[in-house]
Amino acid sequence: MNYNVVKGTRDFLPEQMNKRNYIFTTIEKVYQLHGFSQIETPALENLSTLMGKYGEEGDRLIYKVLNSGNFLDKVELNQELDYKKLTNKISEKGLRYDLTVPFARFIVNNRNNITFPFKRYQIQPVWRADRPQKGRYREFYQCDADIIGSHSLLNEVELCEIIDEVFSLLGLKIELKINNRKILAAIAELIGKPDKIVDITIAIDKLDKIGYDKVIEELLERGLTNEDIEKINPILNLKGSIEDKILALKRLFINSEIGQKGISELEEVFNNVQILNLSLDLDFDITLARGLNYYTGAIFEVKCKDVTMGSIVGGGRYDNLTGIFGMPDVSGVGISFGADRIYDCLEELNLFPDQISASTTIIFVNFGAKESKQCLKYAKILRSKGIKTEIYPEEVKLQKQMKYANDKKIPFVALLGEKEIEEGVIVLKNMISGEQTSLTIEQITDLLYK
RNA sequence: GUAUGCGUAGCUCAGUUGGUUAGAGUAGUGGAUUGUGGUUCCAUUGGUCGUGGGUUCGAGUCCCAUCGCGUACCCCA
Repeated sequence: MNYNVVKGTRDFLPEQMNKRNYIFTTIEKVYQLHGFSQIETPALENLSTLMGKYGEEGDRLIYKVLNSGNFLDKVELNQELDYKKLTNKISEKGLRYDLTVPFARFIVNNRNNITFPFKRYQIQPVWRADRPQKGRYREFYQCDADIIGSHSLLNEVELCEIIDEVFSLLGLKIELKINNRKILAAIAELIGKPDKIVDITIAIDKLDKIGYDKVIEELLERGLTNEDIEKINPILNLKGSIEDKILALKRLFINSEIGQKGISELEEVFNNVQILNLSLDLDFDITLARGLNYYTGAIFEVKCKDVTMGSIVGGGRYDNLTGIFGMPDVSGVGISFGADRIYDCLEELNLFPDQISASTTIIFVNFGAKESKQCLKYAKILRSKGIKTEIYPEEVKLQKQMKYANDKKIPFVALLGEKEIEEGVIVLKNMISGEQTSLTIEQITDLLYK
């Protein structure tokens, strides 16, 4: 009989947890360094909070939780069977799909307890009812940082800096792509079809994936005319340096207020980021769209340069996210590190440092009841100095106890038998060199205490 | 939702045009070694070949169905 974990979810072994925690603490350290405070929100949210925030596809991917008790109470059978209507009646809660929307809800609910601009970070799992594949899970961790209640573009710059610091610490070579939703809006405006912005962005987002011709095809399918495509053609063929692209767009959007705004925002971010002299590769990517409906300004995406993998960071500015919860005109900008994808990148490139195990430093061999009593005393002394210490619980063959220490990569084994107790010493075995020396507890404490 | 590949021991896999009792490595257990792991040697546990049906004298192998897993598309961290 097989009791598998749910598809797209995973168990984590101790060694994997050490590696995961290495990623989490690295990100957390950088967030704290920039003055972000941690919050948490519940795994479950009301569906009224979640639904309609991520587009039609997003709604489909939200895990809905069945009402408890007799969930059929409100259902009149023999009525028309529409699964969406039925869902509304039998489910009113769901697992969170990301951390941004619950955060917006959090802001609105807690506005009186928050000082703005509010810099928060949040590291928690999210769930998506998606088909798993490489780098895609149904349960995965997002590591979000947002600055809310500030329009300043310095915030965008700070987020770029954070991205650079995190990946420098992790040793990953990355490319940071930036775009601005206002520029995308200006494109839709250019052809006089502002309502087509989503269709256009979805299509041109695929430019590097399916190629120019297929994008044109898709644009036509999505209701654009050949005339429209001619107008936006210069955008699809945008090439050269960041400065070249900006210059070209400035000309194109000469009569577009929103286009001009988008470009000036972009320029300001780029100029300030350049002052920081970051080690990441920065690119202005007009095709970068992001599916999320709520971005209004900057859009960020990070890709690992050495691994084929979806984006490992996503983010952007949203001017009115809290508006849907009844608190308008609060602008925020944020990013989200995908910890699980970063894990897969580091693993594939063998970039995890060797010394990240959180394992025991020293273990006392168990020679029996009498000897164990002395071990208890010594272990307490070591632990009081912060040295990770354990005592093997069973009086079994020494061979087995040594194997335990070896398997758990414990660097020191303390042997405390009848003879040693008489002499008041401990035999300390270095498991890496194999050397053994007789030492007092004070000498061992000094040796292992850093 | 669409397309496609794979299911043999706890894990990684071999298994010939269908042919007797399905193998190896590794992990586990016991021993060589009752105070010494990682290296070595010996022994040993462990399988309804994912499940159900069919073809056949005979199926791990061929066919059908079903379940599970992976990959790609859509979308996304």
